[in-house]
Amino acid sequence: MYEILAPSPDGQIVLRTLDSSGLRAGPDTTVPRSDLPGLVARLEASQRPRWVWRTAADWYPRLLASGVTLRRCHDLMLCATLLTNSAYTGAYATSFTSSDDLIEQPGSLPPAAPPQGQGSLFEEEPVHGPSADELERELAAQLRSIADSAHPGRLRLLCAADSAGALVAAEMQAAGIPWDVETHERLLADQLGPRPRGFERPGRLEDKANELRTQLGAPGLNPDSPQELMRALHRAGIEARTTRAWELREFGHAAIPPLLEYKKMARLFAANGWAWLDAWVRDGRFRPEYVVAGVVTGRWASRGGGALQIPKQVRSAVRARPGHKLVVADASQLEPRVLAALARDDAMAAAARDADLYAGIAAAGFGGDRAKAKVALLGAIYGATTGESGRLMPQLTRLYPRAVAFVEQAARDGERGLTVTTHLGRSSPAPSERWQRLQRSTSAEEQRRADAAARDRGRFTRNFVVQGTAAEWAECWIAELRQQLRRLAALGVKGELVYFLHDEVMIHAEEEAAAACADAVQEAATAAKRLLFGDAPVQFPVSIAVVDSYDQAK
DNA sequence: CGTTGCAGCGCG
DNA sequence: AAAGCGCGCTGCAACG
Repeated sequence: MYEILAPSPDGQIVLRTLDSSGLRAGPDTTVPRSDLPGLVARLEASQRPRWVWRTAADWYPRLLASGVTLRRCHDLMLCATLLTNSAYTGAYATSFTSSDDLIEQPGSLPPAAPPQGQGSLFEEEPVHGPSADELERELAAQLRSIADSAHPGRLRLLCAADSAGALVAAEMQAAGIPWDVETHERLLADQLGPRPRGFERPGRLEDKANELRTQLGAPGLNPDSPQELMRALHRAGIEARTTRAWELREFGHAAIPPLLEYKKMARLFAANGWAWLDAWVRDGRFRPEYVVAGVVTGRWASRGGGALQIPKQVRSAVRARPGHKLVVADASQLEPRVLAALARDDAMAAAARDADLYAGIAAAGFGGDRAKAKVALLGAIYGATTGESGRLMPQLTRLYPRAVAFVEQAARDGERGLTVTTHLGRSSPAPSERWQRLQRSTSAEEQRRADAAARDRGRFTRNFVVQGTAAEWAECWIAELRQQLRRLAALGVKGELVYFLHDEVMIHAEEEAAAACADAVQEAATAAKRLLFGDAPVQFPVSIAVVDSYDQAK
């Protein structure tokens, strides 16, 4: 059963009930905005509908702030995007473009933490957007598109996964990552010195800059300027081509160690220093915004505070509240396992029966050399042509012809300008006009550039099928996990999802609930595998750590 | 002056 | 140890 949520012209809100095939199942209900949370909660409890909206952002943050959580939804915008591009669907036109939603005012402030509890937040700011009729029409078009597609089951699952993702994303933003400001500030003081008053560098960072200036004989140097730094390096006889840390490491000069240390410290100061704490952590929580399917491959992106790049350096500040634990889990070697399943490469799947896939593959054909097996496999997924990983490709091809052929096919398709598609049906974007023009060009110089562009695109599509399908597995994993945590919560066993990072999740759980949450993580992984790949002989083990702070995990 | 692109580094 | 994929954020440098 579907329940459409829409603004009505008179400033109230319309609810429209449809049956499971999308037909009207009764008269509309119109309610004042202030009554919405109560009504939604009642319907959720009695009917358990699939809520239909343009985008979760219109409704769910405010429902959450009123204390209402929902089981499932159909997010028309997310589904419109994937159905429009999917190679599984036929002609399908939608006006539900996501483009206008992506235009954000530059420099906009971080969203305030949703206030808790009382009153209806719908009173303050009305919902804008399509009417119930428009939403109903769009839903019908989407359901038809799915039913008429080459893989209705897969697309239904993908729509459900992205929609569940929209719910989890809003819930995680509302919950926030528990962040211990004191620990973070102590760590900053230890490494950088006391917080500076104005805009100058902190003491230890300035000391390090001076040490560097002395070593280079460049008293006025601003080490943050790549151009100045490059000139100073050259004057000191260091013939670096770039100022990248790993290239500089090769030089034996006495200025290099302080320079590398400076870069490390400067990065901490700029990216995750006091200003970051002020901007992004409130009431002991870091609340980033998650952008479901914000990456072409279907991975999530985030906005605000660099939530998907929390450096190892500061992870000790991610700390469970008193009486709580963090349950941190990650899927082991997710992408190679996805490749084995996608390519139906049973030999590779057999090697992956091992909890350590790389060790299994090393034993099967790399003389037990785990490092070699890893480099070879990642090279196949990323499209490495040179270096060690390029040299190992023939060996990998002999061992796992099906898996290698699968990614090679994706690469060839991309080079020819075709799109490629994940297991559940997310397709890569078509090549740009510019790219296609370049491919048609005739001059020798242009041909050279065209070949290079074709190879670039081949590497992209090669990786797309694997990264994208891995993202689907991971989204099904957290969707399943979310349902299990809701069931546990109903029994008084309390843990909430607070972080998701491609192949990793974090639950903030009451101490007594941690073990049950860990089990739920494992069961959700098994369920996700079954949803995507049925009984294919591939395993997706997860490693789980129950810890007090994030740095203690793995 | 504000905007845009790039280099560099963080994460998976 | 450092090539191949996908991102976000920062400060500097160049552009209009």
